[in-house]
Amino acid sequence: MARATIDDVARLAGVSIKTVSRVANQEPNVRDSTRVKVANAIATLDYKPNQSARSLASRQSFLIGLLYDDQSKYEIPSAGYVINIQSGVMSACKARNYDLLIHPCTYRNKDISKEIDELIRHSRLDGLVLAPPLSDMLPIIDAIEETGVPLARIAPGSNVNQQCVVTTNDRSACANMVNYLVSLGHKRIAFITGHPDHKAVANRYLGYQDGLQENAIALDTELVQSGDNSIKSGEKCAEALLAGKQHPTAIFACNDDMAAGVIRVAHRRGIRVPEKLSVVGFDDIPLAQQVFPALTTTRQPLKAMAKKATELLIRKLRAEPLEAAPTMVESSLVVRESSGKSPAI
Amino acid sequence: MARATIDDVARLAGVSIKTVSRVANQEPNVRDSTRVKVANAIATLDYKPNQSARSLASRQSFLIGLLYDDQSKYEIPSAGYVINIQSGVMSACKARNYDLLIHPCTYRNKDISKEIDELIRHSRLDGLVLAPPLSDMLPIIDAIEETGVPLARIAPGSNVNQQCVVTTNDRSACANMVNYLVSLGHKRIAFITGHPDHKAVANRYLGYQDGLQENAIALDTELVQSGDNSIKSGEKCAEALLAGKQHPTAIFACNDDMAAGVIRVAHRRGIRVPEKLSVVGFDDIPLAQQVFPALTTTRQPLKAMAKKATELLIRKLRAEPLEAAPTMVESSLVVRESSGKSPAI
DNA sequence: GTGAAAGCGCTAACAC
DNA sequence: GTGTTAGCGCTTTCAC
Repeated sequence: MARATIDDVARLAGVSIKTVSRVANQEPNVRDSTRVKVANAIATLDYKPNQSARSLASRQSFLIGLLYDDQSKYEIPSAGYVINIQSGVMSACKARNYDLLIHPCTYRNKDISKEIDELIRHSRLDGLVLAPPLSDMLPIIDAIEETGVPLARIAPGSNVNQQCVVTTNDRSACANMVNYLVSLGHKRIAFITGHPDHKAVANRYLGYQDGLQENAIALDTELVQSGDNSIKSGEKCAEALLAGKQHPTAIFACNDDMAAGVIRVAHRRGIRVPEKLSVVGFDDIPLAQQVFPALTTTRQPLKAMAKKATELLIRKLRAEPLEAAPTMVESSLVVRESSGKSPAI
Repeated sequence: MARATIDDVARLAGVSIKTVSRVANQEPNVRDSTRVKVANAIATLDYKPNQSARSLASRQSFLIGLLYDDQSKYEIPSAGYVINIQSGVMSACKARNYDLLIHPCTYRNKDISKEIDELIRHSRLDGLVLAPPLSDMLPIIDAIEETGVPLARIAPGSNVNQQCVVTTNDRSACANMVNYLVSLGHKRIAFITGHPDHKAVANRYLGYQDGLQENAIALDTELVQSGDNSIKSGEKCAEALLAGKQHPTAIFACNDDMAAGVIRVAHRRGIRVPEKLSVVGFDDIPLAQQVFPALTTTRQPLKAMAKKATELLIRKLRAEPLEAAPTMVESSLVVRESSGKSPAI
């Protein structure tokens, strides 16, 4: 059976197609009795507007793009991170009848600006959501703004004073994690920093320093190692930190993947976690509960942030009023098995 | 600057819009010199066809949907599995200029057929790719076929004799895994079965039995536990298998998530892997390399399967010739750290 | 409040 | 080989 069109509905309801259009799009200026008549006809015919025709006439696609870093090519498999973001963006899209187009990309490409331009023009996106670490990268943001397509950003570490930006309290949450470790008696608390391109994780290092300061512990740069967010780099940093005799009693990795790497090394070296070494991460990706012992971490409400960012974007697309200030969603401590009292030294 | 339309190109090239259309769509019946003239005009104006207009006129959307089980709601976080499939489908879509719409859903919903129907009609999909375990479920397959939208299925466990189906050698790969374990001296090899709705994993149990038989080992049902593919269930089954004095020397979980659960339990009980217990999984999701010790497993080429299935689907959409027989992509053993010689008993 | 007319930018069908 | 003519099914504009 051929799909019903707006003409069929108009004929059945005894009105013009314009009136059907008004009802279908919930526009004002329709008498209630008319609205009901049309709604009935729509239901009877099981009418669904043809999106292509709608798009052509209204110059909107009702498509939103989600751009994120394609880590799979680099064997940095943080799939849980991506899935969470997708899920948040998707739920906001569904609520407003937009469809979601995902677009993994590698920001390391020289041609990334061109790629984004082609994406937007080919897929006729109405708006774009940017996941970390892309949400921080000026060349990418500029390329998008040049096309004129509205943009929302999830958890950028900087350039935050804009509309359609959702952030979290990375810094204070990390200070809080240090407080927690100190409360367990730890004094020698090591830190593993993240990938330099990922600005948000830079804030985490500041938070670590805040925490030390609050507890009057001097920053010991010997206890700070530079990772790149991957498990492998977590292992490398852990090897360095655990090589000496007097190793730290706690290691705070600024994401969960690296913390998982630390745990692998602890196992390999026969260092019991948490009895001899506390290990904590950040993000609370699924992996945090899959390793043994399960990771104490800070839960970053990625899904909620992604959803909120997408909602803001859609409001912008619809020219609905928008709060000017950036939105914040709180991260909070999750204690599991990998942290415990500091061993006597 | 307003985007160039087909009329602009036609004017600049001095031809009719139909000729431009022919060139843009790589249709035959255009003289080479004309083709070049038009191609130049397209390049000069940076012309990109308006997809909405194309869709409306040709009654195609150039959109492909990917349907998979939304595990996140059930805290069965097998994100790596989903990402792999997305990635394969996406690469096939890109190669043929289709866009991908992802659609997580929960097959446990009573209204799943209606949901699928609405999805197809709302998002005007040209075709649909079904990931496991949905690729096995008759009510879902029927609902899609009723809409008339072409369908491709990834790794179904049954009803395989159709076009647009890509499978792997689950069964023989599992027999092979048993052979490998036997070659290490293992005799008491336990097995953890998967979720009953997931047909493909049922084949894995058959393969396990094949492997035992090939090695003249009797099936001991005490060594077989029923899981549901989740880490938690892997833990539960492992507790049961490792409770007794005379526990098995190897545990073969029919997916990696459950194998990760087994490893967690082994750690908790102080059973050294692989010295005292070999643990092996199936799938080779990213998690396999993230746990300690890294999992010996069978690599299921999910991404390749997803890509192949999508290619078949697109060929069907384009009415291009299609091999009749189902396609097979081989799975193969990956030895890592979690398997070793059987301990002396 | 409602409707008539005019496109949106393409492709399909057919003529030349 | 190439062009002409009609739409595809909506929204927009503006008249009433």
